[in-house]
Amino acid sequence: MTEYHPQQTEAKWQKYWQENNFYRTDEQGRKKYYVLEMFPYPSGRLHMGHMRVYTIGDVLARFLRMRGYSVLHPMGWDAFGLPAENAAIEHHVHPAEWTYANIEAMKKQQKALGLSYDWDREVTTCAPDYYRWTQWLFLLFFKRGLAYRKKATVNWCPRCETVLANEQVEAGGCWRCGEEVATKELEQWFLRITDYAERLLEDLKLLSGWPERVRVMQENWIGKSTGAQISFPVRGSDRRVEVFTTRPDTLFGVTYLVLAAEHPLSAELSRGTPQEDAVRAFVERTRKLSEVTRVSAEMVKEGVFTGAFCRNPLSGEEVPLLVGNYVLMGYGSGAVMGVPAHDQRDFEFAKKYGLPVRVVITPAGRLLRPEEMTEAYEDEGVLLNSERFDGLPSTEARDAITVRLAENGFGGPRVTYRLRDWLISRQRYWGAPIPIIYCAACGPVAVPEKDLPVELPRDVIFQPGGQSPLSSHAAFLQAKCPACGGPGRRETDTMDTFICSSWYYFRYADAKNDRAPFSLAQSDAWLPVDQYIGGIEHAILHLLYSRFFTKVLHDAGLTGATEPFTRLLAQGMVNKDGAKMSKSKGNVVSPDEIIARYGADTGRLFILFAAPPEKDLDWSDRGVEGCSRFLKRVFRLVERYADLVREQTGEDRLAVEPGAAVTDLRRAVHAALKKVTEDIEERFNFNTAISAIMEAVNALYGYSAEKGDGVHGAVLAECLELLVLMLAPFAPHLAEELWGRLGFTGSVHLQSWPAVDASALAVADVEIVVQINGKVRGRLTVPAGLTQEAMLEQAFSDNRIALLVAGRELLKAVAVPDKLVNLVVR
RNA sequence: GCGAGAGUGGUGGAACGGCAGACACGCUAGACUCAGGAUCUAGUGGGCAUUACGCCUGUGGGGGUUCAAAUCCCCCCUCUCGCACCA
Repeated sequence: MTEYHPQQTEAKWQKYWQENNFYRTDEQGRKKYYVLEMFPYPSGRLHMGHMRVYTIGDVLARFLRMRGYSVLHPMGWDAFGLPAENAAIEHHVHPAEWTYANIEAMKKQQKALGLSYDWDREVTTCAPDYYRWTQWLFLLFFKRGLAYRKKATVNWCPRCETVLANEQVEAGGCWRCGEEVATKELEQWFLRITDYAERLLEDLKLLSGWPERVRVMQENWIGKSTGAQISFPVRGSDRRVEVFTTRPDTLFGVTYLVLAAEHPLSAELSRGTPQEDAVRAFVERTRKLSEVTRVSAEMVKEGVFTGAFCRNPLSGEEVPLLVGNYVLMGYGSGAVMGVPAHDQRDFEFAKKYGLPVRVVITPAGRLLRPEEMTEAYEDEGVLLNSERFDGLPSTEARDAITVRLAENGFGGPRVTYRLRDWLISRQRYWGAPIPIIYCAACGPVAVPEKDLPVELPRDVIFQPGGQSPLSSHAAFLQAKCPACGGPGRRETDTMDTFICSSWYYFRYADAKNDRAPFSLAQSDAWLPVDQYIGGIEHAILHLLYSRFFTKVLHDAGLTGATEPFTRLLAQGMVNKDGAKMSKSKGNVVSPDEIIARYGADTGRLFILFAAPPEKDLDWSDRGVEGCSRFLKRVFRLVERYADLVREQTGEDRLAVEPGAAVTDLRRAVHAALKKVTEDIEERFNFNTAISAIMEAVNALYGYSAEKGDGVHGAVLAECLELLVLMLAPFAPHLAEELWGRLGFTGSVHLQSWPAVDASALAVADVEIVVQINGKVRGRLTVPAGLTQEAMLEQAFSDNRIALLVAGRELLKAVAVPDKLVNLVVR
């Protein structure tokens, strides 16, 4: 008997699929389905995480094609980014060369996995015909007032002379040279994502197809809080300190105010007071610390008096104004009111500096005494010490006090978000250039559409030190102002790569369009993505940015979609021995190894079988062996009967005169088909779908071992056909091979998903369980569909049951049709 | 601290409130073999039995609802992930 050799077979079918352009998107106007896996950064090698996400997507895509959908299933490359520049510096290879070589290598690996992508729609974000449209979209944002420049405090490495992202600051030092990171004010480009904060939050409710935890993470990230803005006039000045609070009901409990170190009033108001030097020293010390340090848990709360006092706008009381290291300039208005009695942080701060504690909210039936309090009382209660508001429940007082403030011109309701505008400038070469020209007369001017793309010059020099090579490239820098024709200077910063990945799923719908990023017709034909699949690590950044882009594109009339991804599957990690795979732990298993040793089908099967897709998966070499064995077992089974099956004709099948074994076999295989269909379609439970196929195979082996029933060719033909069809999405190469061996012409992947024969599932007899007081005391085989009365009758007429029930009082009898009988006796 | 999720055999994992442990790994035995780490068949939660198609027990712990709970409710423990001075 022939043995299955996956390597030759897989290569053969991959070649066949490619030569026949098999997986080109079918646009026959059938019901569409867009299945998408997050595109990779071309690092050069696929890892198991990639293999997992692509396998999941591929099973879905193949299944849905067989279900009759027009499926869009594309792949591309998130190809801009820092590693390419590091490679340039370290190995003197141009980022483009490095990137494209990596893409070729990874594409080869993807093809070796048998993934059914439409390669005609491949997109590469670093290709000029892609980033041309990234730039075009930037200008769309710019024209709509959603891209702007402002000074921002950024992490700065003095030795490398470059900006660092927050993630690139390790323990306060530069990740590359270890130098202590400072902060610096720089003019940078931002996208006004905060304009969309409310819609991004609100529309999370529409995303019922997303995992709850991802929605919650985004909700926290947007961080909406509702409260009031309150103005505190400064004594002896016309200045006011603006404060944001979620608890305006505690206004009469304010005993001090605190400004952020960066707050412009901190220097201004201390000037000329005895506190001036102390404040300056404190501010300098605080501002030297990076944001990372300042937000860390070990940060000790400190503050210093400014010498100024502010007046409570309702009580008229004057309270001291301090500067504190724990107040963030970037949130609210950079100043807070201190209510020690009703805020734990304020309580601790007040105790430390001997500031007074005044109770203004009292819990029902209890009196708080400031001198006895060991912690703040933050819950609801009734107001006191609050003049005309005394006696109001705190929840009502929030509105009442806010209204009063608004009437007096000292504030009003306000909503703030934790979300900040998106800083997109990067002082790097390998990204999409920001298409802006600076003109002394006109300011920042958009590069005209006809001049796009602003191409990255190839002839650049990379040096260690981090300075973007663009800023010293004379030909690139030089530009004429598009507005006035005068001399201009080109922007040398490039865009954050997250911009490139915020719209790529639109481009797939119309990948070759050279007049627009995509047409409305094509994007509306395919978008939104029906099923998006990727790692949880993108739960916030990529997914939030993409949602933002989609809403802006929608507002600009470029798409009908308001959300990009209808359903999201956050797949789990691939671990080994309970730990993340990593070189340092030496527990890495590469897809290449698995393909070389067992074939892609085995790897795919294992990765799907070992755990449900959203859970972490522990790699097991023995488990892989098991899957390999299973596929070989299927091969042997089909080989054994292939001749027999090929002889069958349609008429033979009609002539079936089924015996018990035949009925049982058909039932087993159709039951498996039913389960596989439901498991893929409704729940993505590929692990149980595969186990159902295994059961069908076991049933087929059992049938062949059946003595005396004969081997029924027509039934075997039907069952083996179904088996191969069921296997097709999971093990595409083996299924294709077996399909041919069974004598079918054409590809298994062009077949329709088979229908379950309901009559095959019918059973004549069922085994029911008889319980006494909830414990199983017997089993009976009875005709299916028996009435409850008849079931009970059967149960009582059983000798053993009768014996056990004899002489006891029957309290209750429950019968669940075709399942069980429970007799409650005493 | 807040939020989300999870705790089931030696292992990965199954179970619309209705026979816990499907399927697979591992292990044991048998068959086939010169031999097998190949293949096929059977067994396999734990304990007590083995005259039995037998009894007891069992889904992190403790309560509850129910004829019936891994599943629903309450309390507690442990683990994983996210957020964490956000005023």
